[in-house]
Parts: sequence; C-alpha cells; structure tokens
Amino acid sequence: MTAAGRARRSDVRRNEQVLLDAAAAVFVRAGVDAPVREIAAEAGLGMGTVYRHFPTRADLVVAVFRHQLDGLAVDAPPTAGTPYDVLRTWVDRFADFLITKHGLAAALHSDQAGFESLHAEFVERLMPVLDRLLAASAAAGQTRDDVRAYDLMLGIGNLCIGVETLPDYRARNMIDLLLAGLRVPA
Amino acid sequence: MTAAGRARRSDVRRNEQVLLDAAAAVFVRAGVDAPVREIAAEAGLGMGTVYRHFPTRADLVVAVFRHQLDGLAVDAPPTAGTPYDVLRTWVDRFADFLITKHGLAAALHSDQAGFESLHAEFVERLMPVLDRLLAASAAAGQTRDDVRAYDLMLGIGNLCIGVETLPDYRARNMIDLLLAGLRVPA
Amino acid sequence: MTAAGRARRSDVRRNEQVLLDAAAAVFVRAGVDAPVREIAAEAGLGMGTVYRHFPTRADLVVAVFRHQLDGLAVDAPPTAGTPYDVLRTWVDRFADFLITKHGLAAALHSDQAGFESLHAEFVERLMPVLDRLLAASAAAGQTRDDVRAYDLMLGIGNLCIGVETLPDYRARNMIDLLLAGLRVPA
Amino acid sequence: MTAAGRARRSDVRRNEQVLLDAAAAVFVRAGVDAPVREIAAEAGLGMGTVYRHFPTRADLVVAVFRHQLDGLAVDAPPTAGTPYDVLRTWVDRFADFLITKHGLAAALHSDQAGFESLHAEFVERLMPVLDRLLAASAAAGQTRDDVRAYDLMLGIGNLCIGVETLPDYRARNMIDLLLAGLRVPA
DNA sequence: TATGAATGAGCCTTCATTCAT
DNA sequence: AATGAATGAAGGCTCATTCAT
Repeated sequence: MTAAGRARRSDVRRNEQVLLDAAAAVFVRAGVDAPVREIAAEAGLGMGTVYRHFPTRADLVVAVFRHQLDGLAVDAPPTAGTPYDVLRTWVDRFADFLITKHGLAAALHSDQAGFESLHAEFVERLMPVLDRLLAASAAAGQTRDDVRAYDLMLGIGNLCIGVETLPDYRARNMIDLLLAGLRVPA
Repeated sequence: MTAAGRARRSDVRRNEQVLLDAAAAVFVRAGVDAPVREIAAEAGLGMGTVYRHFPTRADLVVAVFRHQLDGLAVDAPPTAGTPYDVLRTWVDRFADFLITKHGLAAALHSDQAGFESLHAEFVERLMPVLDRLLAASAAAGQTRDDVRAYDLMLGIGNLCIGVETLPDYRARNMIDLLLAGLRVPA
Repeated sequence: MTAAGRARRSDVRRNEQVLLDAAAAVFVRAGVDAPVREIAAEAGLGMGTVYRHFPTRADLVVAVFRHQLDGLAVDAPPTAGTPYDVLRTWVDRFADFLITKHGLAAALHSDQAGFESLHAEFVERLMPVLDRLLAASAAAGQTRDDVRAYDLMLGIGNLCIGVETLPDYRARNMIDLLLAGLRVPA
Repeated sequence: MTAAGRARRSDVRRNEQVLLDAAAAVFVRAGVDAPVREIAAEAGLGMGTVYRHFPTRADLVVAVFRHQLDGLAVDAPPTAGTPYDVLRTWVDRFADFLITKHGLAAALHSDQAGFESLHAEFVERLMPVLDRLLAASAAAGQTRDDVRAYDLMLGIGNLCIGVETLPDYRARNMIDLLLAGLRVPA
C-alpha cells in the first residue's frame, strides 16, 4: 500500500537490493537472528516479499554476505611493494572490511543451518586470494611457510569480532601482532 | 529450628551448585540462549528455582562464567622458566580453558543486557594476571612492551571462537602466531 | 479484428479446460484445499488467470465437479437386462466414478461456502437418473419402493469416502450390501 | 488472568476436561482443523495450556475421540433378543453416537498426520465388539457370514457423514438398508 | 487478457515469566 | 523455598487476493 508497494512489477531487482541493504542494516542493529518482520519493515516491504526473494533466513544472510564481499575489491590490483607489503595491504583492507561491516564476522559463527553456505562463501571467495599472497611472501623468504591461509583468514576474522561492542578493544593491534608473528622463523 | 535452618541453607547452596553445573552443560549443548526450562530440567529442579537464584539470564550466565573461572587456576604457581615461558604456559592454559568450555568465548560477545558483567568479570579476574606476566616478560627484554594485556586477552579469547563449529580451524596455531609476534621488536 | 477476437476467445476456452484438468489433478494430489498457486502452476498459467475464470475456490471446485460429471456417461444406453440389473450397472459405474475421482466424494461435504452448488449439481444431474432406474426396478417388483433415490445416491457417495486413505476398506462390499438390502421386502 | 487462570495448580485434571469439551465443541463448529486459538478461547484458557496438554493437534483430536468413545457404552450388556436383534441394537446405538457427536465421523478421514491414531483407536475399541456380535448372528444363521466387521463399521460410520450438513439426508434409512442387506444370502 | 510480485492477515509454535500451592 | 501450570507476547511461515504492467 506504500509507495514502494506501488512500484510493483517494475523493479524486482531494486527490491532485492533494498532488501539486502535493509537486512545488512538490521543485522548490524539486531544481529543475524533479527525478526523477519523487522527486516521487511526496514525495507518498507511486506514480509512475503522477503520470503519470496529469500526463502530461508540462511539465504538472506548468505546473500547479504555475498553482497558485502562484492564491495570488497579482493582482486583489486595490489599496491606495489614486496610480497609481504602486498600481503599486509590486503590484510588491512580485509580488516577494514570486517570492522566496517560490523557483525558479519560474528555472523560467521551463527550455528544455525545455512551457516555452511556462509562459511563456504567466505572460504571460496577469499581464501584463494590470501593463499596466493601468503605463498608469494613465503617464497620470497619474507614470512613463515607453515601457516595456512585458511587459519589466518579465520583468525583475522575472529580478531575483528567485538570491535564495536567490547569497550576499547583494539583489534588492529592484535592483527598487527599476528602479522608480525608471521615474520618470525618457526 | 536452627538445625533445620542450617539444613535449609545448605540445600540452597547445593541447588545453586547444581544449577551452575546444569547451566554449564546446557550452554555447551545448546548455547547461552538455551530455554530456561531445559536448564531446570538438566538440574532436576523447577523453573521457579532457577529464577529464584538467578533472576535474569545474565545473572546465570555470569555466575556460570565466574564458576568456570574459579576452575581455572589462574594464580597457580607458574611453571619455572623464563618470564616468556611462564607467559606461554599461562596463555596455553587459558586457551585450554576457553576451548574446553566451548561457547564461553562466544558468549562474551552476547550483546544482551548483562553482558557488561560478563566482560567485567573477565577483565577483573584475568587481566591483572596476564598484565603481570606480560610486564615481567617485557622487563626481561623477551617481548615487546607495547602490547596491552587487555587486547591480548581479548584477542586470544577471540581466536578461540568457533573451534568446534568451524571445520578444521586451528585456533592454537593462530595463538602461537600471536605469541610469536610478541617477540618481534616493534 | 474478428479473426483475432475469435482466436482470443478460443484461447480463453482452452485456458478454462487446462485449468479444470489441472485443478482435478491437484485436487487428487493435495485435496480440495490445495493452494491456488499450485493449481496455476500445474496449469502452466498465472494465478490471476485462475481468479479471472473462477473468482472463488467454490466456483472452481464446482466446475471441476461438473466437468467430471460430464465424463460420467450417466445417460449412456443402459446395459440390457432386468431393471434391477440396469440399476446395479449404473450404481457400479457411479461407484467407479467416485472411487476413481477420489476426493470428490469427500469434497461434497466441505462445509465451505459454495458447497451448496456442489451438492445441487450433484443432485440435479444424477438424482433424476437414479430415480428413474429405482422406480423401474420397484415397478418390476424387484426392489423395495420405500427408498429415496436421494438418500441412496448420498449413501453410495458416502460409502466411497476414504477408499484411498482407510487401509483396506472395501467400499464395494458395502455398496453391494446396500444394494442387497434393496431387494429385501421392507 | 481470568478466573480459570487463578485456579492454577489445583485441578490440572479439570483443565484437561475443559479442553476436551471445548475442543469437541469447536470441532463440531469449525472442523478438526480449527485454530488452536479458538479452542483455547472456547476453553477459557491460554494457548500454551492447550499445547501443554496436547503437544500436537493429533493428540488433541485423538483424545477428544477417545473421550467421546468413553461415553459410548459399547460394552454395555446388549438388549436381550436374537443375535440379530442384539446386533441391530448395537448398530443403532453406534449410529446414535456418531450422529450425535457430529463431525467425528468425518474427522476420521482427516488425512493429516496423527490420523492413524484416530483410526486405530476406532478400530481397536469398537471392532472387536461388532465382530463378536456379527459372528454370533452369523452363527445363528441370521445373517451372512461373508461381511467383515471392519468394513461394516467403517461403512456405518461413513453413512453417518453429513447428517447435519446435507439437507434432508436420512442416514438411518441407509443404515437400515445396509443391515437388511446382511440378511440376504450372498 | 494474462501475469506474477507484493501484501498482510492468520495460524502455528516456542518460551520467558509469573504466581498459587 | 520449591514447584511447575498457566499465560500470552513474539516471531515464523503460508497462502489468498489484489493490481500494476
């Protein structure tokens, strides 16, 4: 009945966008388990529309996540510099991303069904990139070669959890520490 | 009446213990948001009894957490060795604790009301210990002196999140990396 | 425009046919209360088209029923034989019909609005036929003359209910019993 | 909050009774699929109470049915007379029961889950009785011996469907016809 | 005329919380 | 002090139905 309602047939696409944005906002505000009603309200759409586009909550969460990832230029031409510098730059960008899109890092741990997709998306999209950078850096003898990109990625993700909720927690310092640890010979 | 009164009071104590154990078990099984009914059932007590002892869920979570911390012999005589060794040992023990009592690390981030207590408890009980070890190690020139115990404690806690849910995530490796990072001169 | 108009009109006809068949199929599969969407899908048409042709669900159910009745050659030249034989043959055919189009017998009892039409249709189309056969048989002294075609028709219909859902219920035996009862002098 | 609410702890039993009666009433009025809310309202209780006593709708339906059956003195000493008379008397009583507790006969055909219990209850409680009567009558040479109690029971049940909804449908006449058919030699 | 996206009422179900006993 | 029955708010989900295109 709202203006958005009148839009109808035209932009199904736009609605999906609206929903993704709304969901992202609500997830930050109220967590990944926020009521569907709330997301619908935030989007100015009916609940049915949410379900039409994202049959299960997991679908929505995954879509939001993917949407966010699209924003992260993971493949962007890395800054010039030594392999280690490139690695650092990428990690910083990754941390920026996680810290900005607060809540997402934590959402990764939602034990609910559908979480697998979330995790899989995360792994499939990012790990190859990090893996490459890590290998290059190790090949150049700048970092240890016994650290798995998988663990590092998750570790960094974890370190970012709670940045907005834990008073005065400095995630970046810890990430720096982690990267510093990389340099030390095992 | 005195005898009876004493008996009664000891009953109350016992119930509290039973509840704490039950809650801990249920938290592991079903998360910190498990139904009160389930906790009561696990304890073999009525729901009213749960509420009598712990008016809010936060009270219960905090109590469980404190209870767990009591189990962690944070003040136990540190192993012999260099300050850094002592630090490492303590961190290992801390990680053991968090990984064993799975869910607790994540619970720290529960945005619910009452979370503050949880966090406060955590900080008050553990930070002083870690702070001391860290200072000693730095004073001995074995580690950097620009890392705050607060961040390190939270960082380690974070790194332990998802050990049981993320497939094949090796938290310990990341913790090692973090500690290795400590050694590197800033 | 005439040619186009004619074509259009024939399309409409075709759609109605398609819908009736689809609805019949879905009714069997999922009951008379099946989602409209499902019927539309089965027909390969839009939901709006279903509503255009059959504004209410009752309209659709009645139409399907009428459609089915059209298939039942109630007026087909009766088999040769005594009036009672003819009666039996018709009843058998009727039972075949009901058992085949399962669900329809039960649908007769749907208390919903629009049910009246269903019942009326049933009565108007079939009762006269049965009435005639019954009267002939009675006139020939082969069966009782105190049984109303109306009751008999409904009774037979009822006996067919649940053939597919009640395990091992033999409706035909009961129908035979009913017909046998007709022969006995009151 | 209502007076019924205040009754609390005392009569859990009474509440179950109240619920059974309420459910029976609502089932007649609105079918076996009536909203739980409506049943709760009819009972003057909260919805949660319904769920506490009858976790699934099937549980409730079965309980209502059983409750009704308890009212039918199926084992009551049959009237004196020939075996066939006894049979007739029992069947009449059974028909009375079904016709009085309208809706129940139809409820037997609810295809939902839990229906099995309903059917089973029906079969287990009544069939043995009817079987005995039928056998006695057949042994006395008063009725056919090739009719199964199971079919007869279901047939009679079916014939009672729609007594209140089908205008002027005389179920009893059809039942009489069925019984008459029993006498005729196959 | 046909379509199917959008809407939102309505029902189900779970659980935190109260409070009579 | 302990109990657990009762309550009802809250949120999930499914369709019937409308109506812009």
